[in-house]
Amino acid sequence: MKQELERLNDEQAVEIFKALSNQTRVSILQMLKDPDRHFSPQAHIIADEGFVGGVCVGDIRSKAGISQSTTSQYLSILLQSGLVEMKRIGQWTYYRRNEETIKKFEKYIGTKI
Amino acid sequence: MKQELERLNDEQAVEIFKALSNQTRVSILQMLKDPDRHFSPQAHIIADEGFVGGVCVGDIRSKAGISQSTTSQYLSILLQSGLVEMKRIGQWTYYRRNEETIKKFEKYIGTKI
DNA sequence: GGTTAATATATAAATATCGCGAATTACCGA
DNA sequence: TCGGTAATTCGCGATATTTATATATTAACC
Repeated sequence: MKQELERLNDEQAVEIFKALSNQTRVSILQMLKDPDRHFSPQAHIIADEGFVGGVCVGDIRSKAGISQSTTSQYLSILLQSGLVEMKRIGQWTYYRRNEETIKKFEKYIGTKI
Repeated sequence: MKQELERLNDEQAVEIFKALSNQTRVSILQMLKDPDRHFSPQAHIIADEGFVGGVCVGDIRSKAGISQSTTSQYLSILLQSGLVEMKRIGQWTYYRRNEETIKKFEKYIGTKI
């Protein structure tokens, strides 16, 4: 979901709550906070200045300990909520946190909840 | 869920995310933020100094526009997550926000997410 | 005690989520 | 174009959530 407005509305917030209402998805988001510590270095992504901090699906899968299909589905839920963004580079799809949305979410919690 | 520790753990946070992954429950929590504006004055609760800000189930039900049993269940989900607290006074059950938990939740979002 | 009002709980049916394996698609290199 | 690897989509059974109706509980009142 594109986040173009200044603030999250209730509907977007509920979608984020749903995305985070699963321990594995929360863990994925947490691991993506510090990719260098949680994942092995990604030569390709380091070379590509356009998507620093991105981690490919396979690496997330092995760290999260879930199947490939579940990983893909969970990442698409996180993407849909706006908490992460993705970029396909060659045959890999890289995901990283969308700090802008996360910041808006923080603000929502602080003001609307 | 009793909140006795300083910080929320991941499990407690996920339970809160689940509680908030429903628009109606979010609305209830928001309405409880300013009872005076959203609900008619409660003579009984004003008299009882022990539970300022509490709103009875029936009032929440009519404002939320959901059935009595759904209201009861939603409130119990919110209670279980620690986001609200309740007190029975006479034949009424009053619910109000648990600001302590909400503050811990905010802190969790800011540091762990 | 009997009645009534306010909540809670039990039950049930529809819908959604979980998490997997299999099939499919996307991309790359030879 | 073929084969291999990465990722997504599909289909499934199991589990959980949603929300209502019906019933039970609790407290107040006569």
